[in-house]
Amino acid sequence: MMTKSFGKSDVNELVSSLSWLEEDGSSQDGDESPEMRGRNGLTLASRMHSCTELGSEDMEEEEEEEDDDDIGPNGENAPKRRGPKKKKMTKARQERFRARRIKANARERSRMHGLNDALDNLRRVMPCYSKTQKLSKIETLRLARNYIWALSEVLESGQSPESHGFVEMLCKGLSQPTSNLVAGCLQLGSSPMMLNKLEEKCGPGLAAVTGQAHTLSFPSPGLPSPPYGSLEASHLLQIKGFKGPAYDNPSSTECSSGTPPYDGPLTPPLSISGNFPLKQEPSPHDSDRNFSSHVGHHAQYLSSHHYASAGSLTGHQGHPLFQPPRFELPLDVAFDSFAPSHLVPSQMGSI
DNA sequence: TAGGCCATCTGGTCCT
DNA sequence: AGGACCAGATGGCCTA
Repeated sequence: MMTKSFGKSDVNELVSSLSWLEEDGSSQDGDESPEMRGRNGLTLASRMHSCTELGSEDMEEEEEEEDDDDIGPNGENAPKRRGPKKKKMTKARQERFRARRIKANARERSRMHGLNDALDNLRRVMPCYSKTQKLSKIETLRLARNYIWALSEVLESGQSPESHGFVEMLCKGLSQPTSNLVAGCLQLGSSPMMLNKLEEKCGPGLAAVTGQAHTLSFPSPGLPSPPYGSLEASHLLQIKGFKGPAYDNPSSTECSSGTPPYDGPLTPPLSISGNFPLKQEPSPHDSDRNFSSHVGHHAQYLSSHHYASAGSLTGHQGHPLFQPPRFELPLDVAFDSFAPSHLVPSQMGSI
């Protein structure tokens, strides 16, 4: 017979742990979406459900099991079970267990929110960022990895950040829509003005390299946007010469999510430390369709840094060396109108 | 309607 | 004992 009373500390713990009831109901974040509220409403139901479950049947079963422990199938005394003896699930223990579980759930929620915040921060420094059309988690991680790899290549081999190879590196292992997006953003980022600056900084040698980039560059800023979120299958970009397994190897396995599997380790030829640009907070001018041309500017910074071309580009507060231009873009534009000619599906055949 | 993505709950494991 | 982390399960939302 359990005689431990339900102490004051237990009550306090339970009360504090139940604060989620208020928090969830009153939207502690302020910007909670209706979907979120709906979800919380549902989880509330499931919580209540699991509470009642634990409080009735489970506990009774456990106590019955406990009682039968020492009695064999024929009624004789069976050998004692080894290991720590299971404690009885008394009412007080059950309450504490429940309170602990609720606290653990809250911690887990906040942990996942922190993880998602970190992912959001990562999305913001990716070459293509949109508040409304977020990259999925897995695509964000893949693109981040590719981005580091590609920028490292820029440093190692002097490859132009506007080159075809750079786009290929960025898109390696990404799903086709994400590849389209990245390629589209890069076109916007490689404005003639920026390329000119790059040439100024790095000299005619780089100008020769970026000659290819000029053929890729977007005719003028202010023209159509990439069809972010409104891609049609016929507009999907297929990257020519792409060596990703899922694109040119029909036998390669595809993951269930529809995104191509990543083909083994990409080892970035990273030989620098601490040279990556400082993180920039998104400008307050960011609109839903602002595509910051991080790639070009990160790479531009890296190039100028790497090749020791001193001198300031801008006096930007966030970072002294580069200041990404931002483009206001319309929504409903077909990708074909600005896709680089060598990346247009019609010239590629099917893959 | 199926599939992808996501948030949440939950139990297990490890560590302090 | 309790917290952090992880992975599986579940159910909702969205889109093709």
